[in-house]
Amino acid sequence: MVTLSDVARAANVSKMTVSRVINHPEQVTPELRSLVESAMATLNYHPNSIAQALVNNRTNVVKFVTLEDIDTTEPYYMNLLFGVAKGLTKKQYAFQLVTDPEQIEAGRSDGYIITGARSSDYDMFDQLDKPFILFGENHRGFDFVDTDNQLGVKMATEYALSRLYKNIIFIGIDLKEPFEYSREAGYINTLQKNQLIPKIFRIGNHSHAAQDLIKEHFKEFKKDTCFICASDRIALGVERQLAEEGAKVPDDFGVIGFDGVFLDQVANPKLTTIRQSIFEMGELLATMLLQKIAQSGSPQGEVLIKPTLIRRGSTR
Amino acid sequence: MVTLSDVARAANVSKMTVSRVINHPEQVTPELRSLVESAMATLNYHPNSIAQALVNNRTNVVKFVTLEDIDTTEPYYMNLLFGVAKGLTKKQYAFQLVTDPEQIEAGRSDGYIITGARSSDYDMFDQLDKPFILFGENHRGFDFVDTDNQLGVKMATEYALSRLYKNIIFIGIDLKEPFEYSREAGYINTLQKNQLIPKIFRIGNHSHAAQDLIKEHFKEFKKDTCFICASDRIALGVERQLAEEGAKVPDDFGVIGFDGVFLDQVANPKLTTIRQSIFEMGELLATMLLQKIAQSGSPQGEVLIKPTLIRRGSTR
DNA sequence: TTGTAAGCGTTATCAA
DNA sequence: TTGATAACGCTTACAA
Repeated sequence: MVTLSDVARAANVSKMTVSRVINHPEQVTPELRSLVESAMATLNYHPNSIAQALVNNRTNVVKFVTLEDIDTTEPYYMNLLFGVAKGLTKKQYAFQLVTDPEQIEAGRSDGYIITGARSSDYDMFDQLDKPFILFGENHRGFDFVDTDNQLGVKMATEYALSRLYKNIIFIGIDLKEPFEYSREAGYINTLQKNQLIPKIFRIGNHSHAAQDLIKEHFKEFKKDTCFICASDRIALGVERQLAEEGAKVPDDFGVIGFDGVFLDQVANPKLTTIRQSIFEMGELLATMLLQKIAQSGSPQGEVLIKPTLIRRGSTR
Repeated sequence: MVTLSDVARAANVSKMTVSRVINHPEQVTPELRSLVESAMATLNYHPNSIAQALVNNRTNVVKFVTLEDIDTTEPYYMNLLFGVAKGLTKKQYAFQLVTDPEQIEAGRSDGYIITGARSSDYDMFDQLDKPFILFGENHRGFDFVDTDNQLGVKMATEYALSRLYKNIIFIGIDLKEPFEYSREAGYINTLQKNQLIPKIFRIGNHSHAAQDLIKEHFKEFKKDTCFICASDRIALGVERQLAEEGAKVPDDFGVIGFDGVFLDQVANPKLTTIRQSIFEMGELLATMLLQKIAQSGSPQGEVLIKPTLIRRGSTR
């Protein structure tokens, strides 16, 4: 293993000069700096992050906390995780996965990335003594990253109108959470702007719940209706039950999902959906958290990422 | 932060005695040991794993390497990852995710858990200088954990026979890899034992490839046929195209999948499938790797985990 | 601007 | 069996 001392010896300087070239290059004269830099290059030196961690009282580990049940966990979390991992690896950070809220503060870490948080979890967050960033919008002032939910549903709704569907129905998730309110707002605002009356159903985020809903209300739905769904999972159920009822998708009925990571491709026909940039959000979460750690906890703000409309066979 | 010295002071012994109580308790007299232990308890002492890592020249990090494309990555990897995480966290280990084979040795780690390996990757593994365990069987002597693929398909085939399907067809994945050979062997052996002639199709692991296959050959399939599929993804496509053809599932045609983590529930009707204990295998992978690291690389062997038959609506 | 010395929390070595 | 000391690789504080 090549150490600081090896580089120092090769460059004929002290360890501190090498350390400074790494951490505070501006404090070193250009000549020495380039001398040290070439020594580092020829020796292929990489700082030992464990030694750095020890002296800086860091662990180089952050926890990825999933407060949702794994079983209900959307497959798209995989992408989020890979994004987070990419952002962390850049700074030689590793992570641990936590599913039990009790275990958040167990063991060692420098901070937390928290997903699946509900309003009821907020009080617990106030108790945390290490920096954290939430994945998912909130109105309590916690730093977060999320898709621009309102914009996403607005895009979906406008697209449905542009495809000349006459009736636009929103099928949301029956949770009193900010992301759901934002999605509904995107729908409601767009309908009102077009002098249409909003019609919202709210169900659990399961395809079978969506099937049940369509089954129960199918007679009420006229041709030229488009269903804007709060998740691909719901859209999948809607599409399936419409087929079951013998309804023509996309000609008579349109279906638009939300997420666009995995389930949209499983559906038949494939779903028109609002794709979230999950991987990129993961990377951003990591970057923000590491920055927050480096700045000893200073606020990083709230970031909304613009989603993308993917046009597929479930709309005409 | 409570340190070794704090405990030593509280217990009126030297730091080394405390260290020994942690690492080599048999070298300490019972009296001193209990003295130290109660001091650790009252102070709520936890060893600083970073300091341990530094002095032991360890990183407390392992890499989780995914050689498959993320896009084709099955959602069940999420479960594997949570299992791995659980196994690692027990020993205060964290992990990094690696998708680029070039990056396996970049940065710091104590070892690797490798998934999605193909035979063509084996030569690269010979070059690795740190311990690793594969997720997936291989015949090159590398330590691995996998489902007992042969047994799984045997269970599926026997179940199909017991449900009185007359024709049993296997739809495999067109890869020349050990797991596929094992699955086919489970099928072939069971058919031969029952004096039946095996019939195998091999396709890419995609639902649409399965749909194409069924569409093309549907006329050849008689009633009372059960399709044993090498993955739920394939089974999903088979089921979907059978529906498209107007065939009755499960009465006239049976479909059995393999994996049993997520897609089996998305299917309609839900799939009878061979469920792999993915989470448990992840935990085992971690345990084995940490043991291998502790034993400076000694072989851990090959472990086959018994899968479970889940009976659902896609068989009668 | 550069170097020296001390220390982060732990464990191995060797002496008592 | 127990303890003093040095060492792991790095950075901060201070001195030159």
